Amino acid sequence: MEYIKDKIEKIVSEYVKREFGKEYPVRFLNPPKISMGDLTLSSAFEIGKRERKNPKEIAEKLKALLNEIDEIEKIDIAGPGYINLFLNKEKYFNNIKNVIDYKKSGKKTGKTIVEHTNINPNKAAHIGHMRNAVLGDTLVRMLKFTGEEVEVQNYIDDTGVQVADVVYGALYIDNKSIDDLRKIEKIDYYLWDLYVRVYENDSEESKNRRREVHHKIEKGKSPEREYAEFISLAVLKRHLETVERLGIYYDVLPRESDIIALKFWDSAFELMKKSGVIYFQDEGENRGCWVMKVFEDGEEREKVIVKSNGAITYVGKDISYHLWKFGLLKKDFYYKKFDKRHYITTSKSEEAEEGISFGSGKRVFNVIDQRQSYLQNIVKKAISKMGYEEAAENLTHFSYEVVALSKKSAEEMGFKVEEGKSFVEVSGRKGVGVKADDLIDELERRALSEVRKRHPEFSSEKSESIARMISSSALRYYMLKYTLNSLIVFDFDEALKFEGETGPYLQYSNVRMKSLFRKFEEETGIKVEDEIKPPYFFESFESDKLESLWEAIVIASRFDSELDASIKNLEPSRLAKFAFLLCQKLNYIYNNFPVIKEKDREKRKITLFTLHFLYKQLNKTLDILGIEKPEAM
RNA sequence: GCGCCCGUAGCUCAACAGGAUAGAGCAUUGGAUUUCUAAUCCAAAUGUUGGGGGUUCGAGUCCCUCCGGGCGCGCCA
Repeated sequence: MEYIKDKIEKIVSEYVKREFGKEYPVRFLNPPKISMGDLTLSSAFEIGKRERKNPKEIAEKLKALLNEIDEIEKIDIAGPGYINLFLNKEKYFNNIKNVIDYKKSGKKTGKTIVEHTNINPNKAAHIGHMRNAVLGDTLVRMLKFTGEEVEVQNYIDDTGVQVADVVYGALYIDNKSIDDLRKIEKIDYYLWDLYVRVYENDSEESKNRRREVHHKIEKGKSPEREYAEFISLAVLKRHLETVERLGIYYDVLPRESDIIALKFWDSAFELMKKSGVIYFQDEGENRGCWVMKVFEDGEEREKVIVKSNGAITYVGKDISYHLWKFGLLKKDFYYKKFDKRHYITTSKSEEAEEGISFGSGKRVFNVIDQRQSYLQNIVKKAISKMGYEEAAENLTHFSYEVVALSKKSAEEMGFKVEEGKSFVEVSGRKGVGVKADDLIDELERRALSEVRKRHPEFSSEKSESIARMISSSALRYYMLKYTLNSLIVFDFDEALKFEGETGPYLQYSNVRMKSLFRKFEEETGIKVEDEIKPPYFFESFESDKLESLWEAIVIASRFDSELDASIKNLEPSRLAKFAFLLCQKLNYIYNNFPVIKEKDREKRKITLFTLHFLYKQLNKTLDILGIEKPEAM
């Protein structure tokens, strides 16, 4: 489809240039119904509006020009000026290889850094974190598919108050030694409860002691620091195990403690002072602080970057970290292996593995929920004001709404829901939330029971492996099907579904196709790839039947533009919906068009071809969505 | 107080940058397997797109206003 669109674009652009001496973007629409056309060109409206011409007249002119394109069979002008194009089916079918393999010449951006997940290493991951990880991972897959170089970072805030609070709990509430902690199997679960207990009986005294613990952790060498290091790494390991269940990995795990130890801030501070972005305030309420001016709605405000006690604020650390991401800081971390798949930062040069380096991206995406918009914006402004306008321009906050718990689900778990509220906010401090591992366990359990029911002959190993793929896809699709600014009100009934618009439905459709092709080859002795080679003859097909196959082909041909739009609008849900649509078409054809039993070889060939084309497009889409494809279900 | 986001079918959500008759899933009712996996498919029913006004060839989408909801605005991270 992109192949034909490019041809059309060229002709329209040339026309606009010749006639008006200008350049307008050429845009296409999908007709609401395939009977109206295979593709709609909306240029008549755009040109008409800008040149104050009647859209219909422009449409007529374009129609005459576009008639020359070989692949276009008919052009209709509809309504106020839609240019509806009908493709020549025969030519399209026979040329489908070009359609699939055609690649628009895109320009490479340079290295893109995507930061996502970023779970505080002080308790178990919950479903909200999974939304972040799945969105981030899918963004990575989308970019990689288009050939971009992508580096994936998962930032570990191992010196924050959250970690300090559980260190305090382990030390002073539970009196655990590090060895005791080491013996706990799921330390993230233990800390989930401990974290709640820390806040349950909070007092002025405990508050002070927590602050003291936090201080000691930031300062360096102390027992508290050792606890913090042990806990954050142990929990990190658990988090990585959790996201691995969804097929999610990272290139590097930058640690805040290393940012502090390597004094990233000092370099950033120098740069900020030099560019005049921050200055010392010697009066008013921010007396003794280094502050940055922020303009908000015409008003000038001060944002504290260095506190009066010399400590750096969160924004300050974030600014220095982002300067590093763009390679603008004259400093770098050292890196060592954390496990088989991940590198982690270290501040000790003697631990460093040689020849390994990260950061210095051309473009950065931060996958962080919508509540952080204000701070993300300040970081962006700071970088821009320091004179790095290009970097600021290439810094994108990939923002999304959070996950809350439905009233029903919350009550099932024994949480109180405020009167009149239909959902409850997830809160680590209160322990309100669904642990990711618990949810995945439950999904796996249900999937396994379904697989066993359907395939009692499978070995338990095989069944379990399939169940794992199903549970992973169920969760991934659940997190992806909502648009970014839709608040997900998590509901067990909805999330545990395997029917309808779900990940398992997509997998099932894929499995059906695979097994159909396999059976076809077994029974006929002909390879599918050989069978579907051109030429095609449509005469034998009833026209309405052919039309529904054609519709499926047109829809499947939109893969490239759908991926493109998903990336441009930063909206992975769009691609998820597209996968679902493909599967609906696949299943419809599957149910209504016989293949192996079809006596008419031409009909069989065209049906098989259509299914195969959809299957190929679906496979690419599933890969990008991170949905695995089981052999059987 | 200021700023951002949201309000669409009984429920959960779509609607591509302002485009054509606002669509899916779930739930409900009825149907499909001598035929390629029924985690499937088909059919029926469901709407004053929160209310009102404006902009234009055209508004769920943009502007104003009102109502209802969410979030953010720290010398917390």
